[in-house]
Amino acid sequence: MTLSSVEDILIEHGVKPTPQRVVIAKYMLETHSHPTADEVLQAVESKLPVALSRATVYNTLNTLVQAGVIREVVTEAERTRYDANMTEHHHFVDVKSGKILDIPADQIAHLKPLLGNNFKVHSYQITFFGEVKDQ
Amino acid sequence: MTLSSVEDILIEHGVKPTPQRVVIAKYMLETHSHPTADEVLQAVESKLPVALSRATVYNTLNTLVQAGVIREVVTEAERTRYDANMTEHHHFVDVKSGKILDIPADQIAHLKPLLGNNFKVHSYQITFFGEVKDQ
DNA sequence: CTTGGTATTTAGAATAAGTCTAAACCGAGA
DNA sequence: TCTCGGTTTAGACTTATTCTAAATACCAAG
Repeated sequence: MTLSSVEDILIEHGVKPTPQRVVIAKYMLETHSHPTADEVLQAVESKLPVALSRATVYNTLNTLVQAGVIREVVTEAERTRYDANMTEHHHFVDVKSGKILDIPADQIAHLKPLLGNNFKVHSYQITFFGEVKDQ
Repeated sequence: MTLSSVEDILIEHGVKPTPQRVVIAKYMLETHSHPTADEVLQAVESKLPVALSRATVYNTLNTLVQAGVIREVVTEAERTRYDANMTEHHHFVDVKSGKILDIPADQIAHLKPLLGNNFKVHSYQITFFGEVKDQ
């Protein structure tokens, strides 16, 4: 993927292609891992002639998320919440109210009729025991 | 729910029922919200004759999770990861390796055959737009 | 009862991801 | 060239959670 094609992608998404944004976006579009902001910083800082600030990495990643170029993946808890409901169920967070809704696991196939708009399916937590098979 | 029945539950799960643990477990088993550790502290500290430390709340909640009395619900990011894959898909985290596996959304119904043991279905992220309907 | 040992609780320090701030910088137009 | 808005920067700040080391409570054996 060339630098200028990454620039084109940024422009298409309404993001001004600064050198910092271009190298970060290029890295994000090429990698198939799910890097943290710090991992992005490590991977990308050598690609720039100037020092790259941690704040710029966060700013840029947030900009790219807002522009729809990349997506956030929540993997660990900042604010862990706890739940005494031990049945298999999903958690859905209303983007507007923050309210958490429990959905029994067997309803996963019938989700959309339960929901209106502006609703983010946030967390699907069931614990299986075992290992990933090779694909 | 009586204090002594909460004690019984703790004992059944192999947890020594200290006063702090009993009031925290009682609150967790009675509430249907998804409180944070701080919210638990606020709700529970007046129920004890002595001061309740924040560390004790965290210790106790972790103890209850380990014992299988309650479960963690991840709602916000501590370590946000980013992903350029914008197709609808799920994220599964291998508990052992930490490796994240993408699963296309249409495979949700056929999950278990893909997985072995020791595998935690961690995050299911699809954005719908709309609002929660009253239930 | 004592004593001793282990588990628990405590206050406060430490950690770490992410945001904020204020100054410096840059590039496009007048 | 000058100016202005947007961008980047270093470092301070915030906040959830964990760590630490001391104090306390509890139980078992003498």
